[in-house]
Amino acid sequence: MPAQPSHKPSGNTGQGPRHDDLRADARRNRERVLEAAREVFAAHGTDAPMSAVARRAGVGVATLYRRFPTRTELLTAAFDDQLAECAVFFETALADPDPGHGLYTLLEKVCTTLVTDRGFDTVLMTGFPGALDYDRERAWAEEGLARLIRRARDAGQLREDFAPSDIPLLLLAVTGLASQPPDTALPAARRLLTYLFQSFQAHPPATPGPLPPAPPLDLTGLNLPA
Amino acid sequence: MPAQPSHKPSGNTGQGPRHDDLRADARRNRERVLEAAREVFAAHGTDAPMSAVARRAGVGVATLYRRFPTRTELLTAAFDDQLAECAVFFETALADPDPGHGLYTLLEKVCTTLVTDRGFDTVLMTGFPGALDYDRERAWAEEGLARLIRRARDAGQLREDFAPSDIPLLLLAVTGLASQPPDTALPAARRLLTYLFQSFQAHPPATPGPLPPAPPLDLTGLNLPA
DNA sequence: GGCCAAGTGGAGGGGGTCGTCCACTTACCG
DNA sequence: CGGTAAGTGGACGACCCCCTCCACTTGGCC
Repeated sequence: MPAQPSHKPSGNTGQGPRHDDLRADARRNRERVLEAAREVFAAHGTDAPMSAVARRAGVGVATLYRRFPTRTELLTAAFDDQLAECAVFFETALADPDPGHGLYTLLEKVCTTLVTDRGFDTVLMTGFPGALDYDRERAWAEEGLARLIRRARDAGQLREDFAPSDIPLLLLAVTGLASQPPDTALPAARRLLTYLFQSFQAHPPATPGPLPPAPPLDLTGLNLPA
Repeated sequence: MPAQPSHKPSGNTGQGPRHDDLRADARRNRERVLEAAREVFAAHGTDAPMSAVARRAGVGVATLYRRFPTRTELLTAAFDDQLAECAVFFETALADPDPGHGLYTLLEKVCTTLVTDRGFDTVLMTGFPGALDYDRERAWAEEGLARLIRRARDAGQLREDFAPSDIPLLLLAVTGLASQPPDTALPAARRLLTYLFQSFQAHPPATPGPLPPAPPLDLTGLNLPA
């Protein structure tokens, strides 16, 4: 296993105090802002006005800008927990003795987060090369994923022509579901994942496994005229 | 077959001249604006500034607003051709003696359009109830689709637990790919569609059919930290 | 050619977001 | 307790987008 890039004690960016030795009130406000950001981004999309986040946090805009000079910094900080969680899922998958099961569980978890915590997709998918050890983390993820896939394929659980890029493909597809209300998006994601995973298998059973329930999607506005 | 709602000779909205008996220059400008709209929407998303569309069309904003008072009117008008095309695909699918093949071809075509003409998803998916015979067209699409599916299932080409709502599910998923550059999005859509369609089948062959080539997706920004 | 309704462009008021600046407040240390 | 630097809020100028209004131009019919 490649050494994970240490993350939580995040490399100091060079300027500004590390956020855990801020003054007490400042740290409190920082937390509030992050929570507000998650809520606002979830409710109104990732380009909701900064002032809305500040208002929701009960804080002046200046405070917000002082802590998070750019929108993307706020975004990444707001979803740092989810990112860390994903890393744990990843670890778990790598440790699973059944690689296929591990992969499925990993995807299931990530997809759920993707669809539940709106705005997280922006952070997960459109990598911000600004992040310090972006390259390192990415290489790490890439290598780990490749290994997971190789193991699953060697175990005869993935079809020969499965490509590693099918993972981002799947993630991107799930992202498309996130525009729906969460009650719809979650079952939709599960069903999509199941469909796809059944297709990923090397030797599908004669009768395919059961599907999770269909989401309440109608063809809203499939206004095909003639 | 349900009578198609007549569309092209569009019911006059009540106010304003039908757009084919505008003055010659006005009609020319209208066309220019629509083309500009498609280009601008494709390049900068569906909420690019109206003024940008006007500028690109070499036309004043007033002209644009006179012809298309609201953004959604511009949007629907801009993609009217694509919408009509989809309706034709639909007809073709309904007429296909092999319902499974018809369904696949339909989806393949629609997905291609969805991924090629950016902004079209907004029109296709988020139905604008403003459209005059919105309800009628929608009911028509719904009934036709249901019939197509029923035929395919009766022919033993779709698994029992396939749900009609799996179609919007698929379309939504493809929409998620449209954020990628077209060169990537198109092969991605094809591959996704193939995967899904293989899963939709009632009796998948022991070794699944071949896949279209994998798109050049890397896990850009899958910056899973640890 | 000449008339005039249809068509046009661009200026500008209203509204909203961004990000900074500065006078004020407050936590923490001695 | 008092000093001081860290922290704060909200006003403000710059910018951008929306959409309307009106003085000007132009196509088409007689």
